[in-house]
Amino acid sequence: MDILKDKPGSWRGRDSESAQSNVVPVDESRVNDNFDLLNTILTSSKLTSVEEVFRALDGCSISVSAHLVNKILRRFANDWVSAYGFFKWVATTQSCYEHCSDSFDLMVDILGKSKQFDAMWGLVEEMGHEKLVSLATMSKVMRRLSGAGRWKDAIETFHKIEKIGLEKDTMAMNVLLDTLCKERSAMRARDFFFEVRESIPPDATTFNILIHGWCKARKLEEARWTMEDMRESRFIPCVITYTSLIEAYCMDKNFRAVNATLEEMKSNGCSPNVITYTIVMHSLGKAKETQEALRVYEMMKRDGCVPDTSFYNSLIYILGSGGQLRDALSIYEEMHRNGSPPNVITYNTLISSACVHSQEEKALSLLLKMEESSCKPDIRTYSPLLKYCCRRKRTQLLYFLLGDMLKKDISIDLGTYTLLVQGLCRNGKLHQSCSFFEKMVLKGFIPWEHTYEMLLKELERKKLNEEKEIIIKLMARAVEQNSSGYHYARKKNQTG
DNA sequence: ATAGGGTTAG
Repeated sequence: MDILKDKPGSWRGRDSESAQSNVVPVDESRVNDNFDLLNTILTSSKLTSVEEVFRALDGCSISVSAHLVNKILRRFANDWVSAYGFFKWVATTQSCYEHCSDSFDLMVDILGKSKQFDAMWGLVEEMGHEKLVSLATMSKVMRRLSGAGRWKDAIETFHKIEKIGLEKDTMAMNVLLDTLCKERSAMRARDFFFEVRESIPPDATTFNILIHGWCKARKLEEARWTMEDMRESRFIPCVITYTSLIEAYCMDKNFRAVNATLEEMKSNGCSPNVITYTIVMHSLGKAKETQEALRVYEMMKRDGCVPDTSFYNSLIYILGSGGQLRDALSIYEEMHRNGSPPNVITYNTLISSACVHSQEEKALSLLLKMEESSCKPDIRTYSPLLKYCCRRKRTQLLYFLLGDMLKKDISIDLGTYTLLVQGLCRNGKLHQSCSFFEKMVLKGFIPWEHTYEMLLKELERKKLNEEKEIIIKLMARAVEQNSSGYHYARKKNQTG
């Protein structure tokens, strides 16, 4: 392994590919066994410090691979204590194993996401000693700093990257601009860009990032102005540029401007693509302009633009929410035939629509189809089903589904707990409702004010005073937990 | 992560 560390001509070695080929071929079944074991240890007890994780893993004799490490890190992406404890444990106890650069990058991202910035910087420094810091690493650092509202720190980080051996070039600048825009600060991105554009030459991507940032911030005048700047700098607006603008007009439901922009791009020799059409069609569908939306579908076919899975998903959503479940299902069949296979979103959309229309058998048969086609369900697959069960008082089915979720390791989020507590409360299942309220508090979630009041009111009406007192105490406890910062309601947020 | 998808509550 050591020979890889200072590979000549490559200051950043040790990616998981070379690491794997250098050790032993990956044995899938062993990776799975070890994953299950580690997963159990790291999940079973409440681990609140890195030391506790070390103790929990003590005596655990397994050989790790980069593949396994990354799998565990991804599994515990929302639980930095377990992830970081495990990461450190591997580094200190596995004498013939060294973390590869992408494991480091993943760990940096997890720490940044949980706002553990001291630990994050410590890790980056450690990586620096081994020459493992890349632009990918620093992108994660800048993105997480921006995400925490530390825009100044993100910009400072950019100015410091030369000390780490990275270049302050166009690519690095684009990364910072994108993180600033994506974290809701197009203005800071613009100011930064004006400061550095004399020393770092922008490219077309630079302008597209800024234009997209303005569009998302609903500052269309700024977006148009930036497009002029782009032209003056001798870059030609492309399909991405126009699609950003079209999306912004869609958000305003300004379909006149959408059509004008479609014409504008075409007359500039730029054709809309499947993404452009998806955005327009979806937004018409949401505005209940179903006929207009379907016209976009026709237009796209006429233009010879090929639909993909995402496009079909939108179409299914529009048909389903318009009550045309049958048509939605025939689109689903069509997807199998022409090379855009359904994915988890396709199924979720169809199941949700079937539930809304109380087509229980259809919904359950789709769930079964997912299993058959090894498409992994997620929490969004189940929440419409659970909601349906509450609404139609299908208690047995409800518990069957909850058990099924448990088996598949799908944990219930705040939104789903809310749906259960409120749904059961509304339909007279007060004791079950209380029990889910208790579970959500014990999991560290803070119930919405609305949920709490709804439940209290109903308990009062039924004169269930004992239960009422318990709920009041639980709510106080949830609020207390929050203010002491011990537990947080976890934001759903994917690692990327 | 230079552009697109579904979802709670009211």
